[in-house]
Amino acid sequence: MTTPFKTSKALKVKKESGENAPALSDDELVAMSVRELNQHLRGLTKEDVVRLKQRRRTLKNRGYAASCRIKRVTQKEELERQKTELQHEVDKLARENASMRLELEALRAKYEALQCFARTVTRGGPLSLTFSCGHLTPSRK
Amino acid sequence: MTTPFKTSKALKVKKESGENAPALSDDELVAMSVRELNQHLRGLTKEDVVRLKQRRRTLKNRGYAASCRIKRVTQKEELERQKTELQHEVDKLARENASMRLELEALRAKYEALQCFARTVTRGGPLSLTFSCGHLTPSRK
DNA sequence: ATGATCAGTCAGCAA
DNA sequence: TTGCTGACTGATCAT
Repeated sequence: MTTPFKTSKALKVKKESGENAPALSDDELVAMSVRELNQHLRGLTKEDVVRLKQRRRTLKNRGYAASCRIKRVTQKEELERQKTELQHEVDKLARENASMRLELEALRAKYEALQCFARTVTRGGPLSLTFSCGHLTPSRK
Repeated sequence: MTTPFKTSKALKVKKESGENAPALSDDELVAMSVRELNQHLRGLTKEDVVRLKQRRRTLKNRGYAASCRIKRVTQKEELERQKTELQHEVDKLARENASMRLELEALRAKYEALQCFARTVTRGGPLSLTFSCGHLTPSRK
């Protein structure tokens, strides 16, 4: 759009033909129900009615735009929150994983040592005096 | 400090006879370098110069806004990508975790059974015929 | 000056 | 009609 017409931004308090309408504020106008609005529309020109309704629509749109932006950042924050939550879960699982891996390894060593001992015992008799099964730690529990 | 005029390059002042390009497309204008722009600015009113520069700025802004929106969606997609990646990692770790837990449990059972067997053997002698140590599966590896 | 971002405006879609 | 969102704009900030 290369139209150089930028007309206005409607920032000032606008008088609606001065006397009849008590110069509705933006907040009032935008918060008004349709029924309330129609009451204020009674003695107005068709053109004024259109203009007032358009102003109301514009004000509403301003609010919608704000909601839209808030929603956008909220969703982004939510995504980031979920991301860090997942990252923490990954860390926790990885720790559990590592410790279980150690535990498993230790138990395997113990098991194999005991297995070796058992073989020795069953083959050579329980009184055999020479073991070479590595470090036996039969304690625990 | 006032800047003295060192080079007066005002030799040919050609009014808009046609080649001064009063019809500059948006794409051309926005892609133009400052030096190129100044060439096109030569025979113009001060007001026209301001207007053209403002149009250029507006066109640039249009591009910046587009970049901004693209960046926004790109970042959002990136966040979502990282999120699913983390989710897959969580799943993978959880599966590993569960299988290791099972393995650990099985090995513990095997270990305790073997321990029971070993006690029986060492106490009652290797030829004892009555075992009650549960299911022994000494195979694997 | 250039680039990025915010808030407001409008167009256009959807419910 | 109401609400939402994409694109455009001017204002404003930072470099």
